[in-house]
Amino acid sequence: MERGYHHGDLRRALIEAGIELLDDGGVEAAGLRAAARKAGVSHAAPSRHFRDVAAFVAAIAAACFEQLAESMASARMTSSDSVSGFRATGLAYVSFALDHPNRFRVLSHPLVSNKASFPELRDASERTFGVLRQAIIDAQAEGTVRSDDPATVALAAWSMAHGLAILLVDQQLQGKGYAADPQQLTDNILEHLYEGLRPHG
Amino acid sequence: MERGYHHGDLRRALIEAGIELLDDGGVEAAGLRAAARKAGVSHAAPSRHFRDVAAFVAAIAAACFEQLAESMASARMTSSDSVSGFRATGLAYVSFALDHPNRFRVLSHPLVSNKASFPELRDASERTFGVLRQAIIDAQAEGTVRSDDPATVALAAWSMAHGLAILLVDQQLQGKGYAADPQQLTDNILEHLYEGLRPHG
DNA sequence: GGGCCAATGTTGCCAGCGTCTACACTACTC
DNA sequence: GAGTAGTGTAGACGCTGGCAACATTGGCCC
Repeated sequence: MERGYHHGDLRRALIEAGIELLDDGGVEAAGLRAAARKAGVSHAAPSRHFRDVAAFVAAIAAACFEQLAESMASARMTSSDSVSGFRATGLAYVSFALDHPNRFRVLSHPLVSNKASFPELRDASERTFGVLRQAIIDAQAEGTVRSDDPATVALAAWSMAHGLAILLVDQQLQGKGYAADPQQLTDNILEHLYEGLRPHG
Repeated sequence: MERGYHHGDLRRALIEAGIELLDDGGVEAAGLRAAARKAGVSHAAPSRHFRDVAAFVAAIAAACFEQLAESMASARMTSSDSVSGFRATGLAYVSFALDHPNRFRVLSHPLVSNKASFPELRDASERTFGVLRQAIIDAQAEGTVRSDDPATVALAAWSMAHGLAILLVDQQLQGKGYAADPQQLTDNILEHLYEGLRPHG
């Protein structure tokens, strides 16, 4: 891991360091200086790669979106039919949130909520959304989901998964009589949504 | 606005100052020192009322939850029947997010996501959720919403409204072929949800 | 090969923040 | 009226993000 004056791929190294810091300290811990320390570089070096801390967090969030999209896409791919693919996509979304709560939270952090300022983040976010939309389009093609405007159906499905994930991650469903097993609960809720999306409603 | 050595009601003053700072600078701007300045008090005074900055933000968030609950409750009250009351509650949720984006964002800010640490915030959050649940229970009593477990239906409805609100606030639906008017879009989406909740589905 | 230049990393500085400690003032109780 | 708990103040510390000046390097052109 020897390096000369120049790092070689500092930008990537900083993002990886940032994700580690994020994982075990939240977004507050993923600062420019902390990441620089972790990458073994001076405190001002990150400024060559990120305009400010918001840009840094945006890059981290974009990377996390890619991971999420990847996980959703592979869940969909390994499903046998379009319906289970649709469900698997939603389950993957919620599972990602439970497995990596801080990565999930950074996706909608106020610091980077203005996606217009961060094209890379906006693109990553739309790619993720696109996985879900594609799952819906497929299900519609097979006639297992009603043929409303796919964008609207995707919005409904995304909202459901997202809302559930937030409540689970923030532990707001504890002791309220919901299913103890998140997997089970997620399945129940998605079933509920699917009910409303079934053809000829 | 003369005051002696003691302020009289500093805690409330700080929260009000915090909300103003929040409105026009986001959570990052709503710091302890900034609020102290705004309240005309020394930088360390807030520590007498808030253990740390997270507790301060939690108090602000609790106040915002109360405002949201109030707005939802009054929207429900001024509706003629249970169905329109249900819809009005959801609309009020989304409208609050659009009218006060930063107040909406603070409700789910990572800094206060662990509601267990902030009982006041958890209570306020549950009161808000309770307004929606009550609207659903009423609609079920009138037979306009299927009689599934109200908590589950509420979770579905909340998720939908929340997901939509987030996407609108973060302007992620721009130029994607959705209805330009948020009000209209919200109504469409809620209609979609209501479709799935109609009795004997 | 040699020289120039843009990119990248370093050092040092500043203001602002949250937090802690010691101190000052006040209000309430006995 | 004295004492004490509650509240506000003053100052310090270490951290942060951000800026400017300087150092080092690699690539490009001649």
